[in-house]
This record gives sequence, structure tokens and C-alpha cells, in this order.
Amino acid sequence: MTVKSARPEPLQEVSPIRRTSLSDKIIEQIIDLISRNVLQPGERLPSEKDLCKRFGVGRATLREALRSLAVMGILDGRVGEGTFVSHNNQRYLERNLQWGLLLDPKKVEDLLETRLMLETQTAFSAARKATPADLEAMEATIQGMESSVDRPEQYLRFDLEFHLLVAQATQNTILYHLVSMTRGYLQAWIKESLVSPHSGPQTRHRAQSSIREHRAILEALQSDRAEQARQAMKAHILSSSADLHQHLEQTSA
Amino acid sequence: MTVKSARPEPLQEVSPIRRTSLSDKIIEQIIDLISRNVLQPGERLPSEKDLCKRFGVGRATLREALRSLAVMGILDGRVGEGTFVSHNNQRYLERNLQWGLLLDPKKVEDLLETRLMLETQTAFSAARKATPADLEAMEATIQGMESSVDRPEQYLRFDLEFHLLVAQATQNTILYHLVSMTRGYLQAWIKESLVSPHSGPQTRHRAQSSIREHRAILEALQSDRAEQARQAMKAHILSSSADLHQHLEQTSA
DNA sequence: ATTTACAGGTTGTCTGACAACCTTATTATA
DNA sequence: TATAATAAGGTTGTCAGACAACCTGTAAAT
Repeated sequence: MTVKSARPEPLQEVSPIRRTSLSDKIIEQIIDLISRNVLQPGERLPSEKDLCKRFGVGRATLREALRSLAVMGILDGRVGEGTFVSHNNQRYLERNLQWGLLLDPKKVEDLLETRLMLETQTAFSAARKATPADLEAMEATIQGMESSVDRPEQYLRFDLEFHLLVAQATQNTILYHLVSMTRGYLQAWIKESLVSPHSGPQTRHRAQSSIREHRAILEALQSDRAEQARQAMKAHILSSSADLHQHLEQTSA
Repeated sequence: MTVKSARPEPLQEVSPIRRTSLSDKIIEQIIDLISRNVLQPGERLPSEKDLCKRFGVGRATLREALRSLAVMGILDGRVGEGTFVSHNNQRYLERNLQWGLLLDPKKVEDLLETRLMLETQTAFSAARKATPADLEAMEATIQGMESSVDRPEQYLRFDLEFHLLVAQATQNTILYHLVSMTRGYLQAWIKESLVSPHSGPQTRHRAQSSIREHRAILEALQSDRAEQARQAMKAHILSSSADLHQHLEQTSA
């Protein structure tokens, strides 16, 4: 007789017993240390030999844990120097989306749609929460754009910074991460479309109108008009997306 | 003499030369294989010994790569059996957000705000793209909810399924992932608030009105009214969030 | 026919070793 | 004295071999 009938099959919610490996436990402990700020961003971890002794595991096991955290962007190992806590912990989400997009290629389309949604909403939310300091910083980035219409890379940096400042002004770290993710991944395409040989002299013209769009967003934020900020952001993203689209078609054709 | 002066320091956009480790390259290759569907979900990888020979690396190096992919949720190693490609590749983003939230605790508030934004927008988008099959599946989950008002866990499963179906109907995989992420992480809290001793007999009543809300969303989707779907989803998320809020305050007090 | 025992393969972990690299202190040189 | 070359020690990256814990399927024993 089989043993099957011996157990009435809980059918669902079976206890998720997963043989947790040692390195998993180490990962959890290190993440816990970082989240409790015992380990601060930029700080150096003890050497692997030290950590082995403290955790009571072999070096291979410890390294599997450290490596995993490094791939996730939480730690940063430098040969000859040591292992450090990534100072931009925040960036880890972005890196993960990049892995994810490698897994699931295609879909610039989806990214643009997602970005439109995220950024219009952050603009709306930021209008209510932005501090004077936030607004000043945004103003500075717009001035930066104006002073670098002929230097695409630098211009793009200011552009990116502006959008991140808006996201930051929402004081919602998750939103900030998501905006940073989507934008970070599009950045490569955007840059390519700006410096591409196809783009020609209209690039400068495009930059000018882009600056106007940014200023419209800022003005809406300054005057606390949430809905207006949303619309301004929407217009900006749409026209930006249209540019990118045009470029993609040109290069693929 | 030093070699420093030999290179004129590009000053910015320095080539991101990061001494890519061998395991990093292996990770990229494996991800590439999966994205090209050479390795399919659920499939078993060759044994570590085999892979070592093929990649031409030591076992430690290979394992660091496999381990990293495992903690990201892309691979799944079972002792004594082998290493498998996770059949729910999609879930990997969720797991990563969980790691992230461990790093950055608090922020249920932020999650709720983000969820509101994401889900209202997916409802809007889904209204235009949902297929009859999508709508039928949603109908089924609502019937499932109706038939399990007294079984919280089962009820929640149908609830979750409904929201995922809406996200899936947008045909935007990134949006789907993001919705799945936020919801997945909130699920624990939601479940707790449902089965908590504080909740009492009003749980049933709450489920009834929740079902009405879901049905309102479905009806809007069926009749292609995007804006109406957005509003219905907004109302639903807000009332759901209010419940959760109330529960959080009760338990923390 | 059912159970038991065994053998082979697989992942998880440990140990020791060496290479590549960085930092710092010491020494040699102008 | 000041600067450059050198050496020493520590650190991460990688490899090789070994053993334990575990799973599966087969052969032997009941």
C-alpha cells in the first residue's frame, strides 16, 4: 500500500520548509546589520578571514553570501582593498530591474508607458510636498540645462537630475526608486537619440523646447497646482517619448 | 615614474571599467540563455561539475554565480537533485523588493501610495486592452471570493488573483511586475488584518463590500470605460487601505 | 510483491593554496 | 631634504580536492 493516504493532504498552505543554507542566513544577518545602521553606507566590512571566524563558516560559504549581496548592489567588493557597503544602497533596485530587463528583453514600449504613469503621478504628489529647497534645486538644474544645450551628455545629466528631484520631493522612497529605475534604463536610449547622427541640428531646438517644458513643470510645482503639474509632466514625457520613438524607427529602418 | 599622466583624465563619463569578475560573466551568460529560452523555466541545469568544465572555471567561482542567481529568485538549487530554472521567473522582482524593504524598513505608507497609483493606472489601461478571456477570468475570481467569504486565506488568494489579472490585461509586463511586487509585499499585512482577533465579525461585512467594489471595477472594464474603471479601482484601493490603516493603528496601540 | 540496502550522482560546506592587487612603510637615489 | 623605487603585508579572486547530507533508482532480501 502506498503512504499517500497516510497524510490527508493539507492541500494548500503547506509549511514552506525550505532548507535554508548557511549563506542565506549570513545574507539575512548582513542585511539586518545594514538596515539597523550598524553597518553604514561606505563603511568597510571586516576582512573575509575575520568574517569567517565571526560567523563560524568556511570562506567559500561566506563568499557566496558576499557575492550575492554584491550582485544585488548592496555590497561592493574591491580587490586588494576590502568589501564595502554600497554608498548608494538606493541604487540596488535599479540594478535589479536591469537584471530583470535582461531576463525579459523587448518592451521599451512598456517602459515608456510605465514611466509616463510614474512621473505624472510623482509630479502631482510633489506639488503638495515639495519644500523650498527642493524647488531651488530644480531651478538650478534647469539653469544647468540652459547652459549646456550644446553638450548633450551634460545636458542629460541635468535633465535626469531634475526628474529625480521631483521624485525625491514626494518623500516616497519607493516612488523615487521606481522613477530612478525606469529613467535609468531609458537613459541609454535617450542619450543615443541625442547624439545620433540622425538627430542633426534639430537637437538644439529640441533642447530648447524641452527646457520650456521643464520650466512649466517647475512653475506648477512652485504654485502648488498639483493637477497642472501633472499635465505639464504628461506633456513633457509625451513629447520626449515621441522623440525617442522617432529615433527608434529611424535607426531600425 | 607613474603612468597617471599618460591618460588625460576624461574628467567625466570615465569609462566604467569595472574589473568584471568571472562569476559576473557567468551570471550574464546564464541570464542570456534564459532570456533566449535556451534554458526554459523548470528545466534542470547540468551539474556543477559539468558547468565548471564548460565554462572553464573552478567550482567556487561557478557556485558564486549560481548562488547569486538563486537569491535573486532566478535559479533554484535543490540538494541532491540539481539546480533548476525557477518556473516563476516573474516573481524574481518581487523577491528583490522584499530584500529591499528589509534594507529600508518602515514605509507601509509609501507602499500604499505607490499601490494606489499603480493600480488605478492599470485599471485605466486594462479597460482598453482587456480581452474577453481576461474578463472571464476576472469574473471567475469574483465568484471565488463570493464562495469563500468565510475563509480568509482562500478569499485573499482570489482577491490577489483579480488584481493580477487586471495588471496582466494591460499587456505591460513591467506594470504587471510592479503591481505584483507591491501587492505581494502588502499581502502579509492584509492577511494579518483579516484574521486578526481585532477584526471580529465585521470581517464578513467588509468582504461583502469588497466584492461589490471588485464587481464595479469589472463592470467598468467590460464596458470599456477607462475613466470609470480608474475611479472604481481608486475607491477600492482607498477603502482597502483605510481598513489596513485602522488595523495597524489598533495593533500598534 | 513489498521492503530494504546499496550505489551513484548532486548540492552544501570546509580547507588550503596561489595569483592579482592595493596600501603603507622602508629604502635608495637625486 | 625630497622624491622615486622597492619591499612587505593584507585583501579579494580563483582554483583544487575532500567530505557530509541528500535524493533517486536499482538490486537484493524478505
